[in-house]
Amino acid sequence: MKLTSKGRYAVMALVDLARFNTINPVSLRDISLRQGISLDYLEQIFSKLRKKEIVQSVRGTQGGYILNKKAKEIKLINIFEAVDEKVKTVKCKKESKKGCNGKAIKCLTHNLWDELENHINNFFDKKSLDDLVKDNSERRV
Amino acid sequence: MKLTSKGRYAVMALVDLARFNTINPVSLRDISLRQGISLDYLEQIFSKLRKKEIVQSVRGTQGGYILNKKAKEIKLINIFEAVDEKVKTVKCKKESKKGCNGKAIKCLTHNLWDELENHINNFFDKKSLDDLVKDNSERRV
DNA sequence: TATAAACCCGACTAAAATAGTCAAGTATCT
DNA sequence: AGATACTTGACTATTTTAGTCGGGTTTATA
Repeated sequence: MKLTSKGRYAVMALVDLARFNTINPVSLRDISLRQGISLDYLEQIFSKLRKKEIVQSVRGTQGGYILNKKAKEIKLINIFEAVDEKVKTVKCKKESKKGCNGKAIKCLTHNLWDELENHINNFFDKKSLDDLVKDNSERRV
Repeated sequence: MKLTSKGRYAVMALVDLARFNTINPVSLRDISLRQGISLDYLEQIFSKLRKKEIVQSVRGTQGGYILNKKAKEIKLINIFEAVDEKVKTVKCKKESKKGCNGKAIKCLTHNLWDELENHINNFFDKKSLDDLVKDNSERRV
């Protein structure tokens, strides 16, 4: 399984975006400065987010990005999927001849990983961007 | 976060061991053959499991490993911890000056990762080796 | 007591993934 | 025209992973 910086950055950037999401687009430069994430890396990340229609881009001066849906409708699972952070447990491939062939002993952990994946995806499927924004603004009262 | 082959192998090997766990120790060679995991790699893994007192070794001919506790008392979390598969989300380090200093904007995802870690650890904390062994023998009825 | 089975241990390495950087654009506002 | 900001693709250093390898030590048994 993996859950790395790219996914974290994506979430951070989107929370930032959701917060400052007025009528005006938010530039990556601003996000970069506020969140301390390299501009180049942000560009990579937002390119993916745009392709998955999580954000919309506005080109030119005063341009930037805006959310493409309401923050409530953007689930964390969508974000992770967009930046290739599939919550994947390691599956059996090479061993298909030996441990995991459906017949003999069978991969002893197959069910376990499936169960775990569901468990985690369920977590990410419930949490929306909006939840995080709220969490965050509550904390600063 | 990571959850890789090493953790999966550890679990597979221990389920195997728990199943064949009679009075006699089970050799890594047998596990290697049954599960299709390289013997050398198994040795590495069992060295760690032994240090964390999850298994006991019996040296010499006819030697091998036995469980050090009842299968019911060995939780998956113990296994993953033993082989260094901490369920770790990526924390903020470098950014401590910028995004995550407790004052300014503060790392927008800190709470999220803590919550997720708890969620996953909770899962692994409930599942015991015994649960897996049972799952597995049920399936072969 | 020799031998073989099995554990023990540390160093090494190839391959993959990660976390970026860099360069050269294009679009749009003023 | 110029500045701002998005767009794209290639490149790269570092780290992690998934092992391998070579040398041990211990102990049952013939």
